[in-house]
Amino acid sequence: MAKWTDHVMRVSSENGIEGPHEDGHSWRKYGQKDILGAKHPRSYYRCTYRNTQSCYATKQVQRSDEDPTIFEITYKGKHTCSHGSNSVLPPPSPEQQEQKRNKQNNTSHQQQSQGIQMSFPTNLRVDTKFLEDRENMASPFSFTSTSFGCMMPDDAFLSSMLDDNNTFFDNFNHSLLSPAAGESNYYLMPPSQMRNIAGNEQLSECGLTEIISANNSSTNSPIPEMDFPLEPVEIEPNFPFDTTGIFS
DNA sequence: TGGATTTGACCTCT
DNA sequence: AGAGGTCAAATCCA
Repeated sequence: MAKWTDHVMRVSSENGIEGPHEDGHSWRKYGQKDILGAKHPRSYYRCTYRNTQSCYATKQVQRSDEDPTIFEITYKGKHTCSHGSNSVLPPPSPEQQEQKRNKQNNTSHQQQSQGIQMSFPTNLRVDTKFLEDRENMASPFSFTSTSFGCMMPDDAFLSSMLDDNNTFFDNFNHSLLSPAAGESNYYLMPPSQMRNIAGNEQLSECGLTEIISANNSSTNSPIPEMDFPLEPVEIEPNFPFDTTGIFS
């Protein structure tokens, strides 16, 4: 019996050309709707293996009104298919395909043949102000940006996620362990949700949006559930992010 | 040619 | 009645 979950993520695409998000699953678009008050239509996706493996996970993707490079993705349901994060290279994400279609006539944009390694640095956006602010906060743990950069506000945040039967991390693991290695994805959680999860009003006061920078290169992590250290790791604001040797 | 996407119609809920 | 969600035939594309 699938456990139904409902998680909202905000995924940022730096330049609006490259796909902002690859969550390691195959999605099939089954509908699109203009939403009242929204500038952009909402797209509806279901798991490709809905029929073959009775996987009833769905997600809704909608561009943010404020920032068109931000995709608000609502995941509903839990993948029960075996084509998830540990499968072979999945097809392009629906967001990528959507943008691909939008850019079909644009012959001047950067060459896809540059490959993942080349595109990675240009897509990587690091909010250094966010990092600087974070340095003044007592974070229980954070992550190296080359593997999984994640700054959690406090233990309550972590425990609240675990209280949700690990569904939050389940979804993240699908992303983090995606074999579509090389992409740099940004998971931005809206302050409203941060308040819900962490119960920490300080977050909104800081005007910060949680940024979880996930590098899918962590495919072969030996740790299935927690793909990051639990000890504080300081991240230099001027960290060079030299990734040239990582994906070779 | 088969699978994925598009899109108008239909269904459900408030 | 209107909005959101889903269906399914038409269409697209590799």
